[in-house]
Amino acid sequence: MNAADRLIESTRELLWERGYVGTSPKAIQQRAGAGQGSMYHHFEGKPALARAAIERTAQEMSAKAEAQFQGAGSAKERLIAYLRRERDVLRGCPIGGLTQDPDVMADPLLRAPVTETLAWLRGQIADLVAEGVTNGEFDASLNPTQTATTIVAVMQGGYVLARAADDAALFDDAVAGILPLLGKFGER
Amino acid sequence: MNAADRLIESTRELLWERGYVGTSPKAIQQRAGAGQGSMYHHFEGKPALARAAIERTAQEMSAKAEAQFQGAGSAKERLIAYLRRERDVLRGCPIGGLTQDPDVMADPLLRAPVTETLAWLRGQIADLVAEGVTNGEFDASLNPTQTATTIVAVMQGGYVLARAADDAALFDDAVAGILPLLGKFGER
DNA sequence: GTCTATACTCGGATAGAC
DNA sequence: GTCTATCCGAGTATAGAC
Repeated sequence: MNAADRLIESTRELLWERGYVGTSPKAIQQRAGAGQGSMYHHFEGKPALARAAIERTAQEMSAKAEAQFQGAGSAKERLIAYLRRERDVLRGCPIGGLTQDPDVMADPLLRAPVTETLAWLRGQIADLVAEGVTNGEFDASLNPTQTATTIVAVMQGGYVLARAADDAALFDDAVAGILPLLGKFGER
Repeated sequence: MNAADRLIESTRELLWERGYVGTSPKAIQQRAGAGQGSMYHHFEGKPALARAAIERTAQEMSAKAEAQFQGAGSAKERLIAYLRRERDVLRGCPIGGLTQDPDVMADPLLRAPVTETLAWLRGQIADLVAEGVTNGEFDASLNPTQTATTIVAVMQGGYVLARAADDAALFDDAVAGILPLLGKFGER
């Protein structure tokens, strides 16, 4: 891996662990095994490097989700498979967590991938819910857009509660508690 | 308000806006209209001041929630009133947001009020859900503890999505999407 | 491309005067 | 109790040598 890539990867890790305000150029360089000269040769500064890192993280997150959404199975099966997929729960969501970072939210270039990725995710899930309603897996009274927002919120909030309690099981509980919503109500 | 109180209040605001790693003693002093001497006379340092600030915020948040939980109405009515209560959605949750702060999570004294407040909140809501199941407002198949975790997660995640999209309506959508869970399933 | 030197501000705090 | 002076390292770069 070349220096530019190592710098981006280090930045991704540090943004995940410590956020943008908590991450210094020096820390990035040390983790990447690169000097200052190298970093400032490849990137204009900390914001440019962070932008590259956040974009890569957003791409990766979308790609992973998309693979689940386009996998085999009914809409409901794919949705539940996505919800139950293995996650690094105690580290939090590497995109959602950035919403707490004041400097990320204040910079349109850093903020955009965060905004867009979560909006895209809600859209994808809304499509799955709509498909499930159409094929009769879900109750017809569900509002796909609203339900998708709730589902993504449960995950984002699940990360928060799990981190607060230092217990990954809270993420699973939060998700499990929403599953009744994804049954046909008349059936239970 | 005396200097110590002004310092705590400034710290509360800054922790909410910028988190712990993003908040400097100097910024606290300026907002409080207090000098360094004053700050270091009243508090041992930034962590001690932050501890006082976080504890006060946690107290206030619990007290507000408790007022709702002990208000008039059935369990379901009180729960929904709490969920729909007015909130400063775009600023995020002043307690939940701290879970993203690496230095808060790393310091047991700063972390404890966060952990405890969210655990307490889940417990309170679990009690409300259990009461609602008992009195027949909620479906008997609901698991109170798990459902409470889901409800708190929806709120915490609602803040995240609203901030990401810069749109408070997403919080309301997330909450609205969970309400069907709080009907009796057979009735819909 | 990468290194080292240099620069200047800020973060976080201590010391002693008033 | 509060103010000012001072301290030292860290944050965030720029400049020029190699």
